[in-house]
Amino acid sequence: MTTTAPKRGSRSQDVYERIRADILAARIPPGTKLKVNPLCERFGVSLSVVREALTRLSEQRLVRSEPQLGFSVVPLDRAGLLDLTNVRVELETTALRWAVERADLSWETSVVAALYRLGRTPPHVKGDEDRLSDDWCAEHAAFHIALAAGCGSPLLMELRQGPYDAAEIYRRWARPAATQPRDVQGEHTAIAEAATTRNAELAVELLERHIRRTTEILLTSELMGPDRSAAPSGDG
Amino acid sequence: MTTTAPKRGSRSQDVYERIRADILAARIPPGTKLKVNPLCERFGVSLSVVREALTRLSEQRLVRSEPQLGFSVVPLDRAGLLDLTNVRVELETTALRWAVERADLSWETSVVAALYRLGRTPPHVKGDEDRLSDDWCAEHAAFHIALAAGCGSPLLMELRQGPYDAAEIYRRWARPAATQPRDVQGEHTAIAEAATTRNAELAVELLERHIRRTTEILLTSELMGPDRSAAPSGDG
DNA sequence: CTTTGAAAAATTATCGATTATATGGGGGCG
DNA sequence: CGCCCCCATATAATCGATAATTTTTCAAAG
Repeated sequence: MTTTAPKRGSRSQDVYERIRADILAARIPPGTKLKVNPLCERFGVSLSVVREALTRLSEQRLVRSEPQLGFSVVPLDRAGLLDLTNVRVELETTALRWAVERADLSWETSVVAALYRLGRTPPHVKGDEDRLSDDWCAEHAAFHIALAAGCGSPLLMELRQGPYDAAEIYRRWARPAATQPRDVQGEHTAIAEAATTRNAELAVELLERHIRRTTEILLTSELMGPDRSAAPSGDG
Repeated sequence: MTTTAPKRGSRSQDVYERIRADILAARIPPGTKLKVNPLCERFGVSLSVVREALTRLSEQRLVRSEPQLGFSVVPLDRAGLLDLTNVRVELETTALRWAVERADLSWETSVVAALYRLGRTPPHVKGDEDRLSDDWCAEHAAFHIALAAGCGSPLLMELRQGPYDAAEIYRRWARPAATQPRDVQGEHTAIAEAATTRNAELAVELLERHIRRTTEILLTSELMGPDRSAAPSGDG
């Protein structure tokens, strides 16, 4: 438990995490300019701190930095999502294949555990049925991390996380044009089953389909094409 | 008029590139602490600038940042090199496979051109026969970029560059325990030939062998095991 | 009514100083 | 004689101010 860590890291680390969380949780619309002074006031810290956080985020491609124009949240675009999807498929399936080939019982256990937690978490928040809940997104991320974690490669784990997070922004902002109901939990269960029974080819194929299906739905979503100004708080 | 662009970006960008170049070109030994004040004086800039550069580099894993202990160049270690190699094989072969399947004549042309330039560049600098020259390393990087560039995925191109650079540090610092002479240019030629004749499987296999062979040699190198203080300028 | 121009405002990039934290050495205590 | 605590020094983290740049405003000319 580590009791509580009152000063876990530094101020920089803290605001970095909070801005990052805001972006991933869809509290800041894609394309929004991230002005430094407002962020300073909001977090009660100085320029340098915010600047360092934004620099880190832009190196992760969650934030875009143009030389004299400041920072902004990465915008959504179709080509980017397509590219992202193809690369994610490679990274995630590679990790899963390695895991199936090499990982042990504790990996299987953590996959089963993550699957169960995910299944018991309501995907949507009451009242806004086509918006994903923070809790579900966290569990979903944890499930895919658990799947990949068996690969035994710290570097691959880090590499796959970036694109996963980038895709998270799309998942959060594109309203699923759910023309047909989709059994996401069923897909997860099938992947986990194939993985824990060490059926690598099947697991990889199911995982690829799982990723691509999400992208398909997002690509037909209404939000992908039109204006990027879909802020919850209207622009002034 | 803009004549020449003397200040292409910002001071930060400049310092970032110079420190990065110093690390990749083996002018700073792995594990070295990167103290901020000396760097400030050396580049004639202020704290913030150096700090931003180091932050960016640590996000790229070329520099390690520990909360209250400052920055240091990533150290060399066997496990890291192994992991790096496995991941690089996946990234580079994926890019090459996509390129062979999708790329056009101009890609082939650029591969041939890069191969030729690489072949005409002396690998070693006179007088230090087991140390790679800056020029050759640059051309080598350019060749592998040319190979991968046909993949058509900007994201994959960016992702593969990080591990390539990390491996560059190992290539530069580990004295090749060249027990047997190795025809590196021959390997490059074979890869390029298989790639341009669209023999994906062969090209991928040759590329994987190329990458792994380098790692094998580095792992048996004298430098990998012992002390990390193997600076070119003798330690005081 | 549109277009062009420059000044004003806003915002970013940079700087030097201040504060907080870690490292190392010396004296007190066991 | 060795170990631990405390203070001096070095270094990192943070801050508020200044300089450089971009965007906006506003007005006058066409």
